[in-house]
Amino acid sequence: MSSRAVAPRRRQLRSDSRKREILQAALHCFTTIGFAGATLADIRVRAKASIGSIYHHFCSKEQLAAALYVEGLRNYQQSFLAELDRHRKARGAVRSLVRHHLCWVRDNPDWSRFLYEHRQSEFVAAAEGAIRDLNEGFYRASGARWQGFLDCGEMIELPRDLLIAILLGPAQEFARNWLAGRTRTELEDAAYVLGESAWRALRPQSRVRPTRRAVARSR
Amino acid sequence: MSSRAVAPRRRQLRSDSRKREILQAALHCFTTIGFAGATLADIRVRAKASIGSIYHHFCSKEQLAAALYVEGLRNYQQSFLAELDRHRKARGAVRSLVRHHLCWVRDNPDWSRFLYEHRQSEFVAAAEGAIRDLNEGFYRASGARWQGFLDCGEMIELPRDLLIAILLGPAQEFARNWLAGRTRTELEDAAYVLGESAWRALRPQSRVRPTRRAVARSR
Amino acid sequence: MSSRAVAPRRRQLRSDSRKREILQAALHCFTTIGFAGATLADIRVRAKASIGSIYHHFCSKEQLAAALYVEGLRNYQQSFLAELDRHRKARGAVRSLVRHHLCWVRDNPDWSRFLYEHRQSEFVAAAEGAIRDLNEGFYRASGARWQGFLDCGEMIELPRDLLIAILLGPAQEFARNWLAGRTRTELEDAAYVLGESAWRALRPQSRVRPTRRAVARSR
Amino acid sequence: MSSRAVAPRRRQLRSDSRKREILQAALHCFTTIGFAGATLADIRVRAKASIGSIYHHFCSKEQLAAALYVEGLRNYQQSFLAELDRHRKARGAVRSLVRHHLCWVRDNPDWSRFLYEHRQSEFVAAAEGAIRDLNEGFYRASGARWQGFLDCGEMIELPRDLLIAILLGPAQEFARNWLAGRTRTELEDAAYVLGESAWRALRPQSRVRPTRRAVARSR
DNA sequence: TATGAATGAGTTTTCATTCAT
DNA sequence: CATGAATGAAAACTCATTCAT
Repeated sequence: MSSRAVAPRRRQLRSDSRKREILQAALHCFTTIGFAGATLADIRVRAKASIGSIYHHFCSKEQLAAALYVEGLRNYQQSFLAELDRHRKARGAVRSLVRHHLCWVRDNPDWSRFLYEHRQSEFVAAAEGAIRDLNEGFYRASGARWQGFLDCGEMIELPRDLLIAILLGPAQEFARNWLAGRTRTELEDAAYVLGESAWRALRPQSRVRPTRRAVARSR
Repeated sequence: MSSRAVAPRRRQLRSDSRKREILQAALHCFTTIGFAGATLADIRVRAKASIGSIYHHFCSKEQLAAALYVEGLRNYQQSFLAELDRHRKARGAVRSLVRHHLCWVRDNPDWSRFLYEHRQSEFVAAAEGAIRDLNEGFYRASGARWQGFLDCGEMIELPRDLLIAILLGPAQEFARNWLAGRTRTELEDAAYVLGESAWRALRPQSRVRPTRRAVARSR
Repeated sequence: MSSRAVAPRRRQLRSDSRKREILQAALHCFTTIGFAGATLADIRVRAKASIGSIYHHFCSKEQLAAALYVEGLRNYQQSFLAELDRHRKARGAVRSLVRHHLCWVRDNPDWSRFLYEHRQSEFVAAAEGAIRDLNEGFYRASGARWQGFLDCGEMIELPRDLLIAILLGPAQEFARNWLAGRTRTELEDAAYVLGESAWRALRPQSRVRPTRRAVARSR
Repeated sequence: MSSRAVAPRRRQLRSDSRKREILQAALHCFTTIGFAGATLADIRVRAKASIGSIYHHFCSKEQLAAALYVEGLRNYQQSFLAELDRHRKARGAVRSLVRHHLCWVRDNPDWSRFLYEHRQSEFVAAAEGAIRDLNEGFYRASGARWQGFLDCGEMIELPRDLLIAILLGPAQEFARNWLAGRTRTELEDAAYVLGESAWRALRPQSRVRPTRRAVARSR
């Protein structure tokens, strides 16, 4: 009797773990040989599942990739916001977020590669709605934080696209090269240097306010 | 007599132009739908050439993409070095190179997309040697310039991987989003702002020298 | 329970028969129009299978042909050894093997053509190991038999390459022409005549021993 | 003036040598990788000629192969008949023809492989008439010779298909294996042994005349 | 749920042949 | 006569997806 009651739960659990195995295998294959390059046969072998099993859990290759993308994006954004929440001062926030970006890449190399190289991919369309929702929530939450820094005069005012570029562009560029094995500097050191240089670029300037005009225009 | 002498030249010219047409068509297709996504049929139609003709000039889809990659990389590096050559002062060089990067992306959107999104592609292996040669020449030439700036104490000293990240990372990040239509700031304004902020990040600091330790460690 | 246990067997059986249908179709196409000449479309039509199904069972056209070659060779060798096993006297063995060769060709015209005409084919390389193993086993088994005849002084002593040539060369030559429709003699009669003549060529000679020198040299 | 008169002759000569180069290159390619396997590009490279040049001399790949086949066949038959002409006694003829066959293979390995492996090839149809003519002439000429031997009672009487099989089958079988590197006996020794054994098989028998019935039936 | 055989449209690539120079 | 760029039909092979068991 008890076994009957437990059976569906067990099955559920087993099924979930199978689903996760498939996602992990797919993530690895997609980052290794790309979305178009990876075949379901590749994923099947790595996940030690059958073709039919994959299709039982995901409707198509496209949706499998879309599910991965959404999960990775949510992950990154959640940890980014959590890091942002820890800081009340702009300087600490800037330096920590740069470091956090690099550490996230180091700790999630497959996710990093996947998110970075598939931003424009066909399958992203399949998850368009979910991605937009995620991004909107993310921008709203992080935007509120930044506004606090601005209100205190702790940072120069910038449109979001330039802010992101200055804050994370260097870390992003370094991380890409790091993932490709094209860097020589240690990641820890890079985190320090790039954090400092981002802060120099974003901290309030005594004399010059070069961004005014640009800010006005970009609105 | 003269007609005989000219004949091969004419053929050569026609052949060359055909080759260029194929390259242009391939560039467009690859940037639009990706290397794996673009089919030779797509390229064939756009180049108004026959499949056989494409294979007469390029051994395979892979080598076609590799040829494109090398040509695009050479183009970028040449114009980058030319811009660098125009400046004797670090500040002007930094600001101009940031602007130049953005303008090159604006003027060569297809090349940009192609170079960005295919850095890790399979076919890059097919041109490994040529790419390495290009990069070595580029690093040697640009490295000499930077050394001049350092010798005058006009810039902070940084390992190459961090220098590139700070100098071009923000422009790169902005350009990527600009190409994807995800920016609101005008490119001109972005060039100004990012140039200034790069300079703030790279100019000599009066008090702090935060990079010493990192520089030392990364050697 | 039983249905579950049977299910895989049923599938296995169906799959096996499909595999055999493909092999048969391929054998016919290869013997009719040659390995290079036969297309997978030809085979597909004849096997009433889809292209995908063929590739599900065989990795490539080459491996399909290689599998055929190995199977045909094994068939021939097995029946040859079985025939050899039936005889204790050299004369009977020689005459029966000649006849057996001709009958095998008559009964397996497609296999015969295939084995004859593809001895040097590219794809044979794909099955090199399997073929070598088969041949070694065959030579060991048949060699032991012949040694028995030699020990009784029932046959002249010859190196293997010459023995095979004298024993089967005429039958081989005739069979080839028979398959091509270039003979007029009935196969039955040919079997008798060629069996007798092979025996005349191989039986111990009262006076002359022309082979001594050659045998010695060839070792 | 004289140069004008000579020009066409020179051109003719040059053209002929070019033609021969193409034939030699084609022969090598066909024997190495087969008729269907060899491409005109292969032949072009080996002949150091252009595609256009090959098509200037031969209408198609098929006709090129057909021309080769006819030339090789004529060559073999002429030398065979010349050898046959040298002998007045059956025994010498038999032994010499066996030796001659092996020597011809040794001296013309490419021709041998080509003639042997392409008897059934598609392109043979393109030269059907020429081949039939050659064969008829050959059979008529050689048939007359054999008749002489028969009339003297120097040989057993056999239908042509069996005669050829007994006379040349062993040499053919050995030669095939020799060409493939599968023999250990020296060709010289093989010529002696196989010549003797062919003679044992063909010389008049004191007691038995086993072929009568077969001969009668096959008519 | 799990399995894997089957499907066939779509892809890259090959190659004999043509033809302008 | 020689050249080689151009052609396109046809070939081998791939792979996401379906479905009977």
